[in-house]
Amino acid sequence: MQRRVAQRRSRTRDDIVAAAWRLAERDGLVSLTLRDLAAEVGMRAPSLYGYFDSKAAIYDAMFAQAYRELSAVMSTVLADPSSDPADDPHAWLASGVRQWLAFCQDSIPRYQLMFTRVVPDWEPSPDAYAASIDSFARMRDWLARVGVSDDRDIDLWTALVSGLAAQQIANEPDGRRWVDLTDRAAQMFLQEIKARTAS
Amino acid sequence: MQRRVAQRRSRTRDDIVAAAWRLAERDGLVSLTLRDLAAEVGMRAPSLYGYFDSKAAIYDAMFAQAYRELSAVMSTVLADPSSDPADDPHAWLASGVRQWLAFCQDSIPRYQLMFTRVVPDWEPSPDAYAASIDSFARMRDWLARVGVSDDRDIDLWTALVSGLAAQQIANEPDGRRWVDLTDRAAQMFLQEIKARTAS
DNA sequence: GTCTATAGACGGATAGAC
DNA sequence: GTCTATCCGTCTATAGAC
Repeated sequence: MQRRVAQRRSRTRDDIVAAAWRLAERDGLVSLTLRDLAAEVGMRAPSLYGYFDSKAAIYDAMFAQAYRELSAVMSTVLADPSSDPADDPHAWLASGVRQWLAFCQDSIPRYQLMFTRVVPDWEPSPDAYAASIDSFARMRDWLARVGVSDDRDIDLWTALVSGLAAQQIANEPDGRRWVDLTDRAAQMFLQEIKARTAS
Repeated sequence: MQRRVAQRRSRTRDDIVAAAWRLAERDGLVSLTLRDLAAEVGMRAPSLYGYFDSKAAIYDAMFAQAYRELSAVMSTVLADPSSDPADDPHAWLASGVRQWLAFCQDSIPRYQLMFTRVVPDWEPSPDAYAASIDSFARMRDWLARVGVSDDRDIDLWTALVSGLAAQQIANEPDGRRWVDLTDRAAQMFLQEIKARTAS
């Protein structure tokens, strides 16, 4: 019996988080309020406290879920059988970047919550933060497949791809102007690494 | 006599904007309130309306001032006699980037106001926006000095350098981890451009 | 030109009835 | 578990006295 209660409670929590994403999409991540959120799931604001301790806890749940989604995307990228990193590193890299950029563009509020600090007075709890560590580790694995494992190289890489995403989303959220530079960016990066190890 | 009045009014406006920067530095850009700001200049909140029409107008003034400061920095970069772009394009580029990154790191609130959208429900007025256009034009001039004038090339460049700044400020606001990649980034970019025009 | 007083709105969170 | 009622705080902006 306890089981049943816990399950329903967990489902309602999921419903609330899903509703929160809908509202974030509609009104903006920062404009999310407990009153609106409660109305979206057919409740009144105080009832939400039966499922979350605070508004920050809701952002935490959204943050953790977002990183689990990213980890899932990265799993498929890592397991992609149509591309062999050893055979064509450039195609491997570019394909992964394109999927990551698509993930970012797919939801601006999600992008903001994961990668920027737009929510005032909130930062992920240690618990929620752990999910992001995992996805970062997957990115390292993915880069290692093309022989990139040096910390400085990875820093250069993160600057490059996060710059592409930031520019694309800031200037042209639904466009492809920076996304279409993915091939050039990947090639440029690999050339630099190659030239480096050669010398 | 009218002149005197206008001058003092203009000075008080400047004082208010300077106080706003101090508070943004102390409490965060988003936490700026009219009460705090008025107190910082020895007034009460309503008195500010004698100098600015709204809080948004104050952000506008800060925004425009920030871009004027950046334009000033870029002027000195462009006029630097110790570096000749034709002679050593890489040194020219890297030096400029380092100065731009130093400008960004010098004030995080200023960086946020200029390059991110952290302030809810505010965007620069067309008037304030004009100042940012000017500084973008200067960046184009500066890149043109090393033969980079194609729009796609410039997009790749902005992604690269804005990524460096974003990563540095997000992960290590006072550090140099990404700043120290400036040389590599500039070299990498120039190599890519060269390889491109060669083929 | 600056003040006091306050309008008017919105927000997170809590108490306690049912 | 959900509700109503409400606390308590925040903020921008305006009205009107001095």
